[in-house]
Amino acid sequence: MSENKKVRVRFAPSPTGALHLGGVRTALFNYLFAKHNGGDFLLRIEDTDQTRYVEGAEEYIINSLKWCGLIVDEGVGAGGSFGPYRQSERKDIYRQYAIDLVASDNAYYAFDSAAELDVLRSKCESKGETFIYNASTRKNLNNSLTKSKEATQALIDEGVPYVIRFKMRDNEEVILNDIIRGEVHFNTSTLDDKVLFKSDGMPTYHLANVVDDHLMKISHVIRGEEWLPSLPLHYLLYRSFGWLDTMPQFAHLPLILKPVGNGKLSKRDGNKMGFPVFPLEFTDPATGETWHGYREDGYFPEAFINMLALLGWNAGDDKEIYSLDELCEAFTLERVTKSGSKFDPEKAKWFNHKYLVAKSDIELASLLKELLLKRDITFDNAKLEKICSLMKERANFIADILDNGLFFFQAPTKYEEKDVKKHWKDNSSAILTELYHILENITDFSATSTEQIVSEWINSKGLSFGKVMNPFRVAIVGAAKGPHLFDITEVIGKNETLSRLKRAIEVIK
RNA sequence: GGUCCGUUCGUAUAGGGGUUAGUACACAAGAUUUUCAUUCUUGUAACACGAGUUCGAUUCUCGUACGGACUACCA
Repeated sequence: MSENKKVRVRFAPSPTGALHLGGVRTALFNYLFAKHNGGDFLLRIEDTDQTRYVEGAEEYIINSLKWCGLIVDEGVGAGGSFGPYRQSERKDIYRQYAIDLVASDNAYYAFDSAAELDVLRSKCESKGETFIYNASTRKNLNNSLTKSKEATQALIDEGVPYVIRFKMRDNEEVILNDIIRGEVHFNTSTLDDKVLFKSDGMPTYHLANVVDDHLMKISHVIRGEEWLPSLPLHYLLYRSFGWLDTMPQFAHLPLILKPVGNGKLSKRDGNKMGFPVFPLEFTDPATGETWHGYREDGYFPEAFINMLALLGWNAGDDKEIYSLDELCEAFTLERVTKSGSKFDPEKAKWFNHKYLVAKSDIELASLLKELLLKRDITFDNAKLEKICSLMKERANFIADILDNGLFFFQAPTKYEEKDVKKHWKDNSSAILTELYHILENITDFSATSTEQIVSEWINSKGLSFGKVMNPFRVAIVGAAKGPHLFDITEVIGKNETLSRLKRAIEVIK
């Protein structure tokens, strides 16, 4: 393992569907690690399984990274001098490496059909055992180790389908180092002779991954914990190829788990539990099923990334709000947690709230405007900033500003029953009628001015504030909610205030 | 079943041989307020269990339990 070579990491997803939370976090941690160390972040598409290919998935991955602000330095969509970066386009590269491994006695041809192996597996299973294709069984199976060189070649020449399997050593202790987990121990006897090269002419993940990481001079492999069990195989492949001196260092990330119950987060959980598992909305082209995306649900990419970064990593202090630049600065793999973390959708909302509040009213106003346009609600452009400043403290999303502040744009069409019951007393109509006349004569309808005049009137009449303000609010808002009432009347203006008041006096009885 | 990994409040985590075990989210209470919120204050709540090492263990070691991943010609 060389220590001083340039940091080059890759995010290598399979285009089998949308990228979910776990995948985005893996990409993020790769990116942060690269940038922290002044290295490159590559995107490689691992599409060696043609049967699982999903139309649009690659584009989705690229768009997701883009939305998150993770800039790809090299790879699919970005170019580079180690391409192509799509494994299907590198198809011709892999066969020779597999054959080299056969030549060095580290691999062999196997002619067993999938059906034959299935039979063997179920036979073992019925006896409560596990079939394993390795040193203990390979000598009784249909492969080049049990045939003469000529017989093997004859089968290949005949076009009999074959795979190339790794020849796993028997009973060797392998101790490997993982940046996050430390030493990890394995015994090769428990491992099997993994298929490296499939009968369809494509490599499996294991071969393609190792060959590409080597060829692309990858310095660190940062991937999900589900790959930890195949780490010894990958190590043995590097060794068999004679690439140990340039083998990347490994870091296996903990999994992201379901918010409730057990198991790792799956794409089904999102729609079921009411939160997105995908960065962008995604429609499965095969089933037509659609999944929510963080973007469409109103999350800011910075908040999304910030939330994800803190899921399984922290700098060792109490800091929680980080810009992407700050994350790059602070991130180290050593401080990644070892255990899987349950995803908390509530905390995700809180992160968004923090970013919402931190944004300027001008920026929020323009976002609110988009939403108003989309929902076809008429509005006064000049008032948007004020509305945002009044509402943002109590909002997690831009949509909350609108949903909780609809009264800024539309007069109430109905009055919340329980609030009416609580606040609208027998004399409320009479009081509000008097208030109506007071307001009618106010020329400066700013919050401070209105408040002062109304307060003086209340005091001079010896009324209590609650007796006046509560029904007043119900009349203006339609319910007992919203920000400071005189701020609302200032925004909606005198005419609207009076007309709402009038209507309430007539309607509520 | 086998192999590997993991285990601090409900959740995310800090900490680390001697601490009142810290923080954030969530939750609850109180204060403030003309309402709902906001804000502020306070509170509830955790070292999975059992041995060992040690003067002392939540922290180190080993077991157990539990959880997870893997166990395909999928990645």
